[in-house]
Amino acid sequence: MKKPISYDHLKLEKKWQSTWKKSGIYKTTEGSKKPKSYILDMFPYPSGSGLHVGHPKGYIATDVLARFKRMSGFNVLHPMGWDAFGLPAEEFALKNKIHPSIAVKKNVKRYKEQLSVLGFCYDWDREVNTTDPEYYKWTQWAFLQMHKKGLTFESHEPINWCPSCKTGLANEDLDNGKCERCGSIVEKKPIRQWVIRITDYADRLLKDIDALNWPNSIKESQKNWIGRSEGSELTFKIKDSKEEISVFTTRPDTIFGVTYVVLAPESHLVEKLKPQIKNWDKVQSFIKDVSKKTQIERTAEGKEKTGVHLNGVFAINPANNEEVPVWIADYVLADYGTGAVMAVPAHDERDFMFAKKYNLPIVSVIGSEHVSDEKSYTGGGTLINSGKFNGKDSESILSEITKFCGGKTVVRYKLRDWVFSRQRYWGEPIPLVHCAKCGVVPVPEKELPLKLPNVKFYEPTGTGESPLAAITKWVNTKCPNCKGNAKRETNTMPQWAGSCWYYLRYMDPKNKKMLVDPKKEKYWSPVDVYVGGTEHATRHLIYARFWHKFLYDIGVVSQSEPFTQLRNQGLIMGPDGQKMSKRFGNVVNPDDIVKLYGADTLRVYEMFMGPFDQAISWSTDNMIGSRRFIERVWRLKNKVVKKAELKKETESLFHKTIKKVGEDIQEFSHNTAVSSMMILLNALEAEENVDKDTYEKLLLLLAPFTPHIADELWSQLGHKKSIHIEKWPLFDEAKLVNDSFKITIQINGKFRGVLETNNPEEAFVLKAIMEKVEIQKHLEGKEIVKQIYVKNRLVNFVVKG
RNA sequence: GCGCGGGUGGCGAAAUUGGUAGACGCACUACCUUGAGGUGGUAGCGCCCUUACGGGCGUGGAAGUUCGAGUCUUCUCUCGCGCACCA
Repeated sequence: MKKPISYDHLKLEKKWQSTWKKSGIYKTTEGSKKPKSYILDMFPYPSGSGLHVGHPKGYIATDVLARFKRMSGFNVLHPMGWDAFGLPAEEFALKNKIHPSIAVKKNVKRYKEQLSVLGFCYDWDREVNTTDPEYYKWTQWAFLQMHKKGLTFESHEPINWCPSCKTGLANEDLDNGKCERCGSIVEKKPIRQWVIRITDYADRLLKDIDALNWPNSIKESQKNWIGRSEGSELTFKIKDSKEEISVFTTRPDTIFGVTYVVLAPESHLVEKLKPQIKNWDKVQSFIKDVSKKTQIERTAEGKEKTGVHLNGVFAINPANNEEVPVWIADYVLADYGTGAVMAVPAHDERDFMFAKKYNLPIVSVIGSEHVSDEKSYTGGGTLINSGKFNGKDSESILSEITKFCGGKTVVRYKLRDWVFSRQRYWGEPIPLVHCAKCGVVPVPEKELPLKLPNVKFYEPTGTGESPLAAITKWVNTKCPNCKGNAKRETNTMPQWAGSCWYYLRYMDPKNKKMLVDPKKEKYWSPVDVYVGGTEHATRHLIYARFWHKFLYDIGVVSQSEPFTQLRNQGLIMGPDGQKMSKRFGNVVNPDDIVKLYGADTLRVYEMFMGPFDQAISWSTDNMIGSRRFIERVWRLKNKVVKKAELKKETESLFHKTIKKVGEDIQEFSHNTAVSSMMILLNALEAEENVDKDTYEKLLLLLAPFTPHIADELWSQLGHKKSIHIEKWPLFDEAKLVNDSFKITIQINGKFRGVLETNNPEEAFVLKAIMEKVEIQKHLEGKEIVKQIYVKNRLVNFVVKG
């Protein structure tokens, strides 16, 4: 590799980093009268393997923005911290036989070093760490507030269990039936757990999405995840029984087409119907079979649905009092809707396949022509076979039929309540106490933080009990209520808990009395720009919104949404086009790149590579262009004189560039911001001389992107103060327009030439064009049917012949 | 299956929002510079025909709207992502 010639980036960058540290220019001030700008990265999970070159992409973009905003007169909050509880840290610790608390400290140190060489302008005084008791005290506090409000409950229902991670998981932690973290196939297992009623917030989480300035894809993902559907709850009485089956349907209009009713195999109703069920043995063995299957097996067997008829049980259709058979089948989910469906095989694909398989009747109630022997019809139309509703339009009759059947209109969500307990060591202890006399009693707030006991052995047990359960000294406690003997809750919180509110802690990191001072919260909230990866679309970003809304409801925060604007960085792939990962051996370490070309070059390159939100392969070879750019800025200094007159076009270009760079930074269009600076540089290089003022402004434009070299050249020009506390340059509106125009000449839409003029009058322009020889050539012997003149821009002659 | 986002030179990509497609950068070619080099500079660089002048074609494909389409409309192919038996 070639050695840099113009400047020694290693020495220079180190020098400026320590200068900034000493002068403290990046410290955020409180009580400022300036407008605020809160620019935030999703804080990293400090894993053992350190940063690769893809991680800083988002950090660079926010750093550029933060620097730009600071120069533009904003009071900027741009902090960094660590999301350090959870499985990865614990697994790393187990593997390397060091305690997670030590491993986290080590990893944080390494991350911090790696970040520090990139020249970010974080205010490290506000650093937070979710594993710090002074931090998780407030995570626990928030949980207790939820508990108080009845937003938590203890459940023994079967949940997702990862046999390899040995813990229960939330719905959000699954990826196609597999553990999102380790890829193991998840089982259903009944274990005692704490659950948060996030579904109580489903409607608000959904409604408020529209107003957010977020990428469309993330908004759609969340909408999809929350999965609202409007429908009806209808009740089917059971013949000769006081039990009844309540079903949820979005198609009450098809009720006359019901030919059977299906319960989920897990339904508690099945047990209650036992006396009536004549084939109980068969039913029971089916239920057992299904329960043994994992979610993957249940869905992978594909669309092949299985079920068993509950012999002797009949449900009564509320619409026509018809008796229909009752089945249990694996295609009905226990935890959605009511866990039971009315089956209308004529107008539902799944019911149709099931009916075909088990020879159940298919009754068409919409149009007569739609349903065939091969296919159901799921659209709308005119009702038939539907008693007094015959002839009506199916889509406009939903609520009328619901009423007719004695049902009610309801809204259902796909979102499930948040399984909040983990049977693992490395997480926030859930601050509850179990007392034989008083039941579940919260740990008094003044006793928070409830510290995670520091122990030697913390391997997961796999029994459904947390390893904390074995620490008798910690578990055995007194009931805060009756002072009798009691036991602590031993489950810990999921990894996502700590990241639900950290952005609030940055506002007020040292507050011991409350989660956040309302005055500070009011000033800094909400986060103006939040940047991170798309992988958080339906996990962190839903949990955090929920958590925030809860805090809003109890008056802790002043806004109902935490993140006004969200931006996702695209992945940087390995040079081989695969995802950068140790597994593929294609990891590029930023430390090596900094050594080779310097942080400034890395920053420019990552911003210049392509659109911010797009995935692009890394190429160390391509970086040379960014390095050359910086070198040429350095060398341009040789042309700087006190006073010099720039060409008119160069001057105009200069003002356009100031405008564009500022706009592009805010729109995360960094690649075009960099390219416009390159264009400007090309023009300045073509000048005889460049005046000092112009050169200084160029440095100001560069400062957010290349903070080290900008400050170096700035100081070489004789400035005593850092360039980073200077004002962003202003552009002159009047200089944006050129005084001559290049007018495109087209004939029949084809480009035939250019007219350069400073007189935009139509008559003049047309005349001047007609005088051009190369144009006359094309018009000769032809009739001009029409001429279009777009002022200052284009002329098009439509000709015939 | 449903939802979202893409397809532009050898490569990463731009395109004043309907007005000269390929800016900027990488790679490549030629020449100059340097004692030497993955240095610096100048010029060239979408494809095809032409020594040249010049011309034709060209933004996944087909059609449409328009004086004019990468941009708008319809259909279609294809790639990526998210959700997925959600009744």
